[in-house]
Amino acid sequence: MPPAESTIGEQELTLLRHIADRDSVTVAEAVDEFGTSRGLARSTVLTMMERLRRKGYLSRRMTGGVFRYRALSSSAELLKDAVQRFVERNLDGSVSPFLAYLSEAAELSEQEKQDLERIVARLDAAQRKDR
Amino acid sequence: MPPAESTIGEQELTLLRHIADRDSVTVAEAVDEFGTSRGLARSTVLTMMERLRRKGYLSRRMTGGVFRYRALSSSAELLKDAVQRFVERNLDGSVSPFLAYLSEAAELSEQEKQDLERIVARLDAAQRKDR
DNA sequence: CGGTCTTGACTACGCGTGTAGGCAGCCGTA
DNA sequence: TACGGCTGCCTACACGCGTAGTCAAGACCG
Repeated sequence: MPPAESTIGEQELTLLRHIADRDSVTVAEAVDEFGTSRGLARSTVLTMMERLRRKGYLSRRMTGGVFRYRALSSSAELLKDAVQRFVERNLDGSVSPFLAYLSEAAELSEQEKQDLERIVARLDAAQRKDR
Repeated sequence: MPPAESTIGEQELTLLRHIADRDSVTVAEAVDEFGTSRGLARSTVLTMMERLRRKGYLSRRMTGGVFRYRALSSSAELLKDAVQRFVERNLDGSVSPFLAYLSEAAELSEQEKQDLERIVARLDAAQRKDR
């Protein structure tokens, strides 16, 4: 996890993931592709990007008179970290509540079901090896 | 989910769960059992409890000259809701990142592993019935 | 050359949350 | 009865985040 353990808001994370999903963007691009559809002013997007940069989630490079911003982590990694923070902070490190959610409320896609089965299978294997 | 969909902060949730875990508490008890160990002033705990009450998470009843507060949802339910909110707001409803976390970073207890297996088993059963 | 557009920086404001101080009433005890 | 303690309420403040206006400087175009 490259960025230091700063906090990050929901909207910030969404924007950061948007950027992480596309390698590098200018503010103008982010506004067009992210801000406009959400009714955000240009300055809002700019402010968020600057904050993300100060928090260490984004880097930027001047290219042709304009800054291009780049995320330092992948979208998947960001999400995993967000989940981890959530589990540690809100669930005391226990994933039981998440399992409760999975079994009661979540609707899993085919892909997710398969992932889940793979996880369980790997767990079984590890267990057998352990003892 | 009894309480209306108000927001809730981390510390608030922690306190709320503490209360939910013990049926009913007075402010003094909450201070002793929750606030003191965290270095919180009495007024801080009181404020939080009042906010939780206004948000609909707590009720209270005057008993012997003192209010006793009671959570309207169980701790497990609160956590499940928190997970749901988190998934919806941060993960666009997809639990894949959670699965990634599960498989890469989480350490599961025996109980949790069993829960997980049960979920998968139930998923399989449902699938067979579906088609 | 002057106007317009774009870009980046600065400033600002409201709200939620974490945290707390201070005050007023009640109650028991000296 | 006077005082200390407990209780509840009101007020307050800082900080983070979501949101945005504005301004200055450069680029571009007519």
